Amino acid sequence: MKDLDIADVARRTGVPASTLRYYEEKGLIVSTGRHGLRRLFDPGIDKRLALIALGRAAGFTLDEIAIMFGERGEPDIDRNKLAAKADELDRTIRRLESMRDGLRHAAACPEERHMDCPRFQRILRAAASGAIRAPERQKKTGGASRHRP
Amino acid sequence: MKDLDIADVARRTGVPASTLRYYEEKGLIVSTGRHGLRRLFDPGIDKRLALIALGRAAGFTLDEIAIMFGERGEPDIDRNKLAAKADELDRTIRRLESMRDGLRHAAACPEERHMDCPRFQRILRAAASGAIRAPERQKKTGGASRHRP
DNA sequence: CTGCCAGTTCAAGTTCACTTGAGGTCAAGG
DNA sequence: CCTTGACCTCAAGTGAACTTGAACTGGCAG
Repeated sequence: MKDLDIADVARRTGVPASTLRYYEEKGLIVSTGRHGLRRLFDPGIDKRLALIALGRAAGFTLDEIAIMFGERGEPDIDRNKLAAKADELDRTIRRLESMRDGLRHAAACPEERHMDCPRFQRILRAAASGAIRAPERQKKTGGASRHRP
Repeated sequence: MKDLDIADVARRTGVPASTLRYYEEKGLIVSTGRHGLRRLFDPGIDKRLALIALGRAAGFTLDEIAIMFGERGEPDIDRNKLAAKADELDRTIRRLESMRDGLRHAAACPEERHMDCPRFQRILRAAASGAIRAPERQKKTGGASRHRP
């Protein structure tokens, strides 16, 4: 397949052109060349963008993703760090499961105010136990719209 | 139990005083009163902060959390929206599981550059499929330190 | 050849979630 | 009574991840 124009990539993936340029600048993706000024991308860019989205969803910063999945993979990526990330992810998953259950119940529960439902409270209390320390910033899984400026 | 000073709450929960003031300003928490200038908090504040942390971990913005779990819970919270969030969370969880497995493998795999390992690639490809749209911003579960300014 | 316009660069702006700093207050200890 | 220092307010700053705007370029349809 022919290389893709930035607009093609944007259309296919839903990632805005501005973001693609930004990602290239950050070293997260590479353009295969230029046609005049215009960047050209390998059709495989889709996979790479999916991987980046996944990394973001898992809570990694763009810099971390660039290091972990970089074409220019830093010589030696610390295996302990990866294992630690995996463990962290595991804890996150468990809490998200509780959160999901809590939301699921809240959606089905007839109680007027969710906080008045003892079941909801119990689920969330369980989910929250040991989860106090506020998240260390950024992320969002999105998927369904939301407050775009 | 007596009401808590902001420093007590900070010490017990690990949430900085500045953040507690910020959360109060945003309407996420309430202080029960003042002693002179100083805020006093109900000991139950811990649960509430845990809930907020949990919400953040699930990818909600502070504003969303304020609406969902507000003492001043908006009259009717859209149940469909909650169910949708739960489903979204479910999809996220599945992908994070793959991501976790990928990382776990990468940590154990002898390949020099992770992207050169076909197993790692396969796992991530599976995880990433259908995950393209970039997250809609913010979040991080944290737990292990990281780039605090 | 000409002009259009998608694409380009670069700097600056935006949002979210906080943090920091300057300057002020007041309950408690000496 | 006076000092001390933890807590207060309010404004401004920070960092991550983008977005926007102004000014420019160059392939291609006419």
